[in-house]
Amino acid sequence: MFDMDDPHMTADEMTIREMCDAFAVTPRTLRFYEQKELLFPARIGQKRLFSKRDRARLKLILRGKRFGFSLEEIRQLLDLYYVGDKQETQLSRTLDIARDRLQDMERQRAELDVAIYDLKSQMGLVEEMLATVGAPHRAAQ
Amino acid sequence: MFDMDDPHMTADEMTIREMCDAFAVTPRTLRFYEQKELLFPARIGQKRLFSKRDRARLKLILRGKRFGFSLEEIRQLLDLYYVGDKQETQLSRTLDIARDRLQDMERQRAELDVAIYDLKSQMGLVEEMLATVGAPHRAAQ
DNA sequence: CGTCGCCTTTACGTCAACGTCATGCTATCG
DNA sequence: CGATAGCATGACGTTGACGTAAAGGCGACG
Repeated sequence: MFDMDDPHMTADEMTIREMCDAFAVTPRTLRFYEQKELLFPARIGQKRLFSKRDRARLKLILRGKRFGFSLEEIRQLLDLYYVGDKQETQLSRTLDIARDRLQDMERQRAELDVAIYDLKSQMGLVEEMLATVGAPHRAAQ
Repeated sequence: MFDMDDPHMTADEMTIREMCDAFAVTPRTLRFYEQKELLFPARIGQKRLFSKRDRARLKLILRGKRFGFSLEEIRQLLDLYYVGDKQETQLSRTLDIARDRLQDMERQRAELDVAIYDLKSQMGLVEEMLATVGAPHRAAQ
């Protein structure tokens, strides 16, 4: 049970390929994120092993990207999620950054509501146009 | 009244500089958007004149950008907002694209809610840490 | 032992979205 | 009339986020 004879599965570590499959990214991307100090996979020999913590970070990275944050902004934010043994000053600086990002996101949220509303009503208009233009084609029905 | 002797102000048209000031973009950006067929300023001689329609489009462009859409995606969407004399088939294709974007935006909003919630609660934890760590410094208070 | 297959590093390539620079027209001011 | 200001075009540069190709290490398998 638990397949503990699987050589690269310490029940927590994943190879680069498993990560790629799990998150739909390329190896290049993961190596790139490591180089940019967004991920810190361990090494067994020369091969990378990604821990649960790396997976949590990657999830946040991909989420951040979808909101249009740069990798650098994301890197700063990530420190908030894995605090470790930071200094107090460093910690509160991180918190400031987080507050900024939060504001970004809340502004984005508000604007998104407007945009969705606008788009919907504009689509309504076009649908109407299509209906009244298309109706004659279908004759009397 | 209405200052109609202002040479470049037909009560509706704006010069490139006025546009830049109004929307906080550079001339280069506006020329670039024109080249990419996102804007269609008229010409008086060789100078560009931006109409109210251009301004509406630019507003949508900038909004779209803030949601992480590419200029090409935005260009497709813009067709929805200024329908003109499109063919029926072309119109309904545009509508399909709009439906896709709408789904994008609604998924994005849902995810944004989660992200905001996560970030807030994480910030709460860190704030707590700072409080309990910082308290001893301020002695008994 | 050879050769897959998967991983590694190094280095150069690419694409979007502009920035920047050179050069030139044109119009208005003194 | 010369100079200055504002806009134009064209071409090359830049930055972020990877893609891609070259060359090699290493364990498994026949």
